[in-house]
Amino acid sequence: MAQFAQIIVDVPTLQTNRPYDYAIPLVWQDQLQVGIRVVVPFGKGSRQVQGFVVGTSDTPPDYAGELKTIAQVLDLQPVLNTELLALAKWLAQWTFSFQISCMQTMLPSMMKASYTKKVRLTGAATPATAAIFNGQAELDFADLAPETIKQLLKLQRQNLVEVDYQVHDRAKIKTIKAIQPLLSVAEYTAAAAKVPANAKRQHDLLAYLSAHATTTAPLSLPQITAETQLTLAHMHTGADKGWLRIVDLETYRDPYAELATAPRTQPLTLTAEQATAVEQITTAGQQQQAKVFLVEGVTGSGKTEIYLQSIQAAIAKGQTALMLVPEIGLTPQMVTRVKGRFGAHVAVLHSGLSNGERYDEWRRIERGEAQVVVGARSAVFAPLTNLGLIIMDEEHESSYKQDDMPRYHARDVALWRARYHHCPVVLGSATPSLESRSRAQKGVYQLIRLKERANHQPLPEVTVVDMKDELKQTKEDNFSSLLLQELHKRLLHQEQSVLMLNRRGFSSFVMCRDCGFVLKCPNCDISLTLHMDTHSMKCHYCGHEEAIPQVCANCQSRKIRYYGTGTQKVESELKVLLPEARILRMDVDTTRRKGAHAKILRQFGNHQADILLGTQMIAKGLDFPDVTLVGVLNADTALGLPDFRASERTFQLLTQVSGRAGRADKKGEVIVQTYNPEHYAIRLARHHDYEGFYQREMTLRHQAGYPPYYYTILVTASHEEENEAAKKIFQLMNQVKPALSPQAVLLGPTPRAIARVNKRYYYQMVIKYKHEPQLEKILTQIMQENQARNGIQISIDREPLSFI
DNA sequence: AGCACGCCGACT
DNA sequence: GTCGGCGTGCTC
Repeated sequence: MAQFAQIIVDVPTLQTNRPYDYAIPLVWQDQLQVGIRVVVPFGKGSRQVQGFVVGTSDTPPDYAGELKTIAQVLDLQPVLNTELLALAKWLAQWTFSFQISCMQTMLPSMMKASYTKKVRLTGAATPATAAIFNGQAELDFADLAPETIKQLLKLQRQNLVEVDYQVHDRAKIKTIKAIQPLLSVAEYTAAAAKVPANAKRQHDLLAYLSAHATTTAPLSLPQITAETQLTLAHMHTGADKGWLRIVDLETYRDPYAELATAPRTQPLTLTAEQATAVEQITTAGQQQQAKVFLVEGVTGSGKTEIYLQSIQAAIAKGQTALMLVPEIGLTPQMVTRVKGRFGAHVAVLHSGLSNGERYDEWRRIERGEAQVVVGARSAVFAPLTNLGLIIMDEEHESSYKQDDMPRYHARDVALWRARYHHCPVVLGSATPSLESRSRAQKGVYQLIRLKERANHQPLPEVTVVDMKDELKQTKEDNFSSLLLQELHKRLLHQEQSVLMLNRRGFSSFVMCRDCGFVLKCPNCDISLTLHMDTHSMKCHYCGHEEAIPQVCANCQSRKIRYYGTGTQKVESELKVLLPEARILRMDVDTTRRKGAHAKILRQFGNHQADILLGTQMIAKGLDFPDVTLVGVLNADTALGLPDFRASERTFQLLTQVSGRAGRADKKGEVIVQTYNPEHYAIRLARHHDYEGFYQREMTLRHQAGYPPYYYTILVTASHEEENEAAKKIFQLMNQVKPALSPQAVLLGPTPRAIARVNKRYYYQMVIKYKHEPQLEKILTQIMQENQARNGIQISIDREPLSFI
């Protein structure tokens, strides 16, 4: 019988990044399990904090002080199983973050505690307290001015007021009202005889109860109301008379309810290539091998069908499957496809769900009611047991890496879980990341190349237009004559077009034509972006917003002009050039509202528009049969960025967007406008030549010493004072350098490209290495020693996706 | 994170 | 003298 528990507390600092010992209250001694959430007193004031039980024991721990006792138990069943607890521990070490942060990212956000700090009077009010409390019994610290807090702390020392911490579990199970008939048919008939004839509703109720008297399961009230117009009020009457009992029935918020009952789709006939792929994957599953497959296949080569049939095989063995999709690729089309095949066995997790919906999907998985999980990055932590297969579609996508604590890559987590479960992993992409492709080269992963398209359609023709020439002929900077001509043709034939504006490394800003002054963010080292929809200037880093200036702040000139290109500007240009075209715009501004993304896609799918104009987000995962033209307005804006992955990103984007053209029986055409037609990323994308790009890019990465030839770690120090941040990063460099072998390379320290964000200055250094046994230890130690003190913040990012 | 302890300057 | 500034260390 366990009397003591080891608990990880919700205090995200490195000094508390270890289990603390607590006594288990007597009533819980034989029930408290590892993985359960609790509330414990912690620290000097014994404030209440949430914690996770990570161990129990019946021998007193080796702790000299006096043990505190667990205050509350929040769960009846563990919310983290032994696998996920072990994963949290590993992930914290791997990403140099805290175990508690890892545990919290694994769970739906509703299960993270919220805290309130309240003040109350201890006895009779004094003049001083009366002024502050103003008749209220208690006050919330969050609503109080710093001045008032100061006074209250003074009063606390005189024991006139007390401070109280409260933990709130936000996880709420949704219930609906239901009724349970209590009597037999004969008894209901007898009861009806006593009810006055004019009490019509009561007779209706008795008739209903009588008809359902033999039902044992509770009857859902919303359903009864829909059928009979009997409401909760009538049920209360019935309950008072002892006819029925009202119960709360646990239910799920299911955003895809209508899909669960949709007719199932049947597996498609596989091509020889697809069949071999499925065969290899399922064999690895059968043999319980944690083998990693890299499926490299162009758009339309039928990767999704390979995924679905491999999942099918895993389910047939009684196992579960996890399918990861980039956030942006988790379109209603994809969900429909998976739900269509596996119906109610599928749970979906993505950021578009409300917190409640996400919590409910999570509970369905946790209870084993869903065997297939489809979801974005954090779905990699789905509490599936007996996992038989993990799929990661579009494995090169940058959204798989989380950019705040814990800075994990879903691929690393997927590989860890596969090793734990001895199950295969399938990484799929038309343009694999160089990291994965080179591992396949070395035989670490098994490469499966799909060379033909499942529909035997040729890949679309890609035409590259040199905008340098174009600019000499016309004054339009966004549309070449070829693109306009082709758009026109599509309008005549009633076919659809997709236009992509590459926004990476690009923004609209406001500049004074007289003095060249550019309006910048007061908090960050970056120019403000013009937003015509809100008529304001916004900072994309900290969210600062201000009015569009009429007069130059520097020279008072009125000659202020807009520069740069946004989707809004392109849209208005297009309206002038092609007045008859119906245009749908899709970008961060038009898709901010929940469901807006899906709505725009649905409208376009229903032919409510001729042209879909958007940013990167239109490049991925969409499948519209009547799109025969794809135009890329500016292919190369990202190439100018000082980022070693710029070429890779450009190649991936162009390849992906090209795949949007001509997917059904119609031939597709792609027009790419660029100022760098000779650049290899654009040249090779034009020929759909991933392998050629891979060879070329690997040579360059080798010469420059970049991943995948080196591992990289980015260390950043920030402070409100620029020289404090700089001082710290140099100190860290001196600490790291002696531990490194001569083979390792240290880049920097340098100020970050955008050196100031949110009133803080950032300095960074990059460590490039192949094999450094000491490095892990030194970096962990650096994190230990440099807790957020003196306003310095340190962050360590393993394998950052970008150095800028 | 939040709290106590402890050491310094400037105030009733 | 003491109030309160913040640098340092600890929380089972």
